[in-house]
Amino acid sequence: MNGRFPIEMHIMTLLCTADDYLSSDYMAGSINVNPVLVRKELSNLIKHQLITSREGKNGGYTLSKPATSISLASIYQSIKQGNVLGQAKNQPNPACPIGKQINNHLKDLDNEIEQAMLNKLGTTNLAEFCNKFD
Amino acid sequence: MNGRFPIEMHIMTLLCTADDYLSSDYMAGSINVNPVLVRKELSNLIKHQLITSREGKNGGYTLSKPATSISLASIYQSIKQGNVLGQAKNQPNPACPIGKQINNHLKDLDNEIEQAMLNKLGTTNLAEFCNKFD
DNA sequence: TTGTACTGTAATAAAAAACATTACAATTAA
DNA sequence: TTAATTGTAATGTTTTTTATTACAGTACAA
Repeated sequence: MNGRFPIEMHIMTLLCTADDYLSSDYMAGSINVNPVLVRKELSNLIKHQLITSREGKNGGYTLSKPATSISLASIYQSIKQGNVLGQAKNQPNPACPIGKQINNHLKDLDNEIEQAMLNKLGTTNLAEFCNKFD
Repeated sequence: MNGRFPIEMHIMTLLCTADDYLSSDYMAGSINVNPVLVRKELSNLIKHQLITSREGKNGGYTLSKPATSISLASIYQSIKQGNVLGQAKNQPNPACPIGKQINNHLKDLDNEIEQAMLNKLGTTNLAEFCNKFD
């Protein structure tokens, strides 16, 4: 796993608690990662319509809708890639009866588990998450 | 995520369907990864008491208990490391009120989600998983 | 109309993680 | 006593992740 979800959650929390547009450099300073990496996540969040941006001087980013209608599942969905339970690089041996079928069965299992995660993430929205902060 | 869970599931499935000890080289051939990597996972499974080994000629590996009493959650537990939802390398800025607290809140969230995954994985045992194979 | 503060993105480099390979000691059956 | 095997350390290669540099485009404001 990489740090994309924590970074996106950090971005969304900052935007949720801010009362004006925030710049990528400001957010990078709070998260403490490279500003370009933050801007890549911001691009991704825009693509998924969770935030909007304003270019030029005094530009920045803001939530595209009320925090109460942004579920943590939708944030997770925006970064999800591959299998939650991991995936091996190599194809199992197709000459082996187990090897031939296991990827399908593991994929089914992965889908089930991912659904359970999403269900749980879907029970909390961004506003509720931000309320945990003093 | 890495390929450890798929590899361990593959190992456990092979051992579940075999009626004698299997060697690490045979299993590596079915999984199609380096034998040393397989032996590392086998070591780990032994450490977690899910399998046992026999050294020397005609040695190999076998399940340490009936497949019906090995839950997929216990296999997952043996490889789990860090956060399911990922973790950033850098510490957030402690001078920022959000940065100061976010790791704790993300950790709580991660624990909740991991528990949901484990609950779901706990509903299936190895024998049931292996029954899916023709 | 020009400077400044931003977004947006491409290209490249560095660091870290994952995986492969080689090597060999220890064990045990035949 | 030979051959097949586990167990593990050390090292190398490849892939992924993160950081850095660079710069074009946009918009505000003096």
